[in-house]
Amino acid sequence: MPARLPCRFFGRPTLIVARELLGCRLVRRFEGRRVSGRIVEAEAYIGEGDLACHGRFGRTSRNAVMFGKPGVAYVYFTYGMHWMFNIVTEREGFAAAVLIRALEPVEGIGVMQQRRGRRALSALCSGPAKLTQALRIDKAVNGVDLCARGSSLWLEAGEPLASSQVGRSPRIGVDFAPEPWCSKPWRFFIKDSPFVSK
DNA sequence: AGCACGATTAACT
DNA sequence: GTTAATCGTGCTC
Repeated sequence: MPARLPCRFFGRPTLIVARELLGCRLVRRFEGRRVSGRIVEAEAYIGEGDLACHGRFGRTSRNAVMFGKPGVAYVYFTYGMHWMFNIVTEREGFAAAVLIRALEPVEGIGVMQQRRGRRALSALCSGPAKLTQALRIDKAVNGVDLCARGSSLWLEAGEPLASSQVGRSPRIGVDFAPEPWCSKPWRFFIKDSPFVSK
């Protein structure tokens, strides 16, 4: 079984971490099963100066995890019904994280189909709220150390991707932020993957 | 205590 | 293309 990505992987510049997470495997264990997918889309949110980042108004009880240790899950609730999964990056005290936006389903596809109420593989994890539903990620996961032995959620290294396979674009859903923050090309995705968000 | 809003999705026309 | 769903959080009173 591949090793978990260690804390030092996440304690680096967020753009590097977001780029290198492409191709890695996000693994969830529940009810004794492995449910996992390959990361095909991720976005960087970088510090209190990034006016699209939840850290932009300083520390609150909601975003406190983002200011903490790298390699910890930051999970928040939005639109009255959706959970979003992020991984904290950089150093303690600096509010930064990578939002995981889409996965290519790999293991536990039956479980994902059941949880999503959808059959098509491309409908299971092709969006940030879809993948949390498929992997049963919610409030209970907020603050969990993804690098710790025994946690029920973690990351494993994948095949390295050539830079020609990696696309970049502005982040999705941050039109509320002023320039230049709404236009920063801080979204990374695998080109030609049918599993990126729509 | 009340209120506006959101790093979205699915189901519409 | 549009819109309803739905509620925790952070802010104001």
